[in-house]
Amino acid sequence: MGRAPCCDKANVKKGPWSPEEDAKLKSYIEKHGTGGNWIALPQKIGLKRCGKSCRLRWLNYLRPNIKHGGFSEEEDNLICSLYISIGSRWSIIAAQLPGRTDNDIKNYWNTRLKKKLLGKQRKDPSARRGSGSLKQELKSGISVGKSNTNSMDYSFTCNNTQITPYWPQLPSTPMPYTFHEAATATTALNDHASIRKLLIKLGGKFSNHSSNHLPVNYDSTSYQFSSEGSTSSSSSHNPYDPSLIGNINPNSVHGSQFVHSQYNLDAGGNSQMPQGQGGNFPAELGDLMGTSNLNDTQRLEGLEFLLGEELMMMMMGNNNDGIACGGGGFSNGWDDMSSLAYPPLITSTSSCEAAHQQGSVQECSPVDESSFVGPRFLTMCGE
DNA sequence: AAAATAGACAACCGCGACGTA
DNA sequence: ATACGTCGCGGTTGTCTATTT
Repeated sequence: MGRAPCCDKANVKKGPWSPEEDAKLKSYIEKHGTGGNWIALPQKIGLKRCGKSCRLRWLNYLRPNIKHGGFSEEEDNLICSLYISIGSRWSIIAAQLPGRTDNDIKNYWNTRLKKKLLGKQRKDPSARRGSGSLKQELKSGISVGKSNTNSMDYSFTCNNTQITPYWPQLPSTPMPYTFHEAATATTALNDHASIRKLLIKLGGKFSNHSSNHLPVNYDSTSYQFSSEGSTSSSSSHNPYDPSLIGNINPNSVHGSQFVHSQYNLDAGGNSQMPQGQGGNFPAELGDLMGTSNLNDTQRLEGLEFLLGEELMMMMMGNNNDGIACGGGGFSNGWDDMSSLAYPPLITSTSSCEAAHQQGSVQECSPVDESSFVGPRFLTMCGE
């Protein structure tokens, strides 16, 4: 026996919303609110729409302060970072981007960022669609895998080589891995596991090893992120600026959907992701790193989007400038490098509580998966 | 100029989680 | 404890439009 339909499908209009419908819905909600019941709402205002459809229309389009299109590079970076961290939890990702909806971000990812990540768009920079935001991006100087000058300067210098990480001013934390090790490791990128391991070590969050430092902690009492040993007190350019997420409604986040918020890999770099949670290792990254018909260069080209072209060139042994950045010479820059792929924090209940008890925020390392909580931690930590 | 193709975005659908009686 | 209604999420599909052939 199937599930009962939420509305009478036969008498419900589908498809694009008319301006009249929009106006009806908007004016009603602005005056009366949703009444806590989306199913009953369309009948109240005489709309032949499913309640779910009304909710979606309101949340994704009619709601005040909704931004459409024109994603900034910082937003791109944050989306990618979060996607790497937590996968396709679009609602969580959207919570970090004020004015953006999960649907918007999801579409943007599927149509744009995914291709950037895979490096396809780079080979075909002339997008077919002329009026889209891609033109805007190109116009404003944003390009895939390239340093840009129209934005804040996130670059750092290594041996006179300007490196441009993609993550702006994230809290820098000690990494249990030097760039030299990363660079050395990448010289032997002859299998998928190696690349995965590299990403793990660059990003940290792919591993469940307790030694991995989680760079940012979430203070559930204030619904804010903070950083351990952060040397960057400025939040003005920080995509993890607590103010950006101050509007997270912990009650709006389903708990169990976020339980598996780290990607676990075994010693061989094989993913041990839970199935059916939408929390699998991001498929695109899996494609990128695990597709057998791509050679290493092709795979790494795709990673340029995340790592920066210059870094990728060096990793690929294509340092045409002849500047030796290996041999440990990168260790000084690693604090900055650590921000390359660091996602925001997802922490455990127990460690979060411990942090509260100590009156300070500390590194939160999940003990095991069962104690590792996702969105639920937003409420649990504060309780 | 017309058809084909592809990108972007809006909207739908099914399912799991949650709240409540 | 459980059944039911609702909400919210993520995947997918549909539609429109720009670009290419």
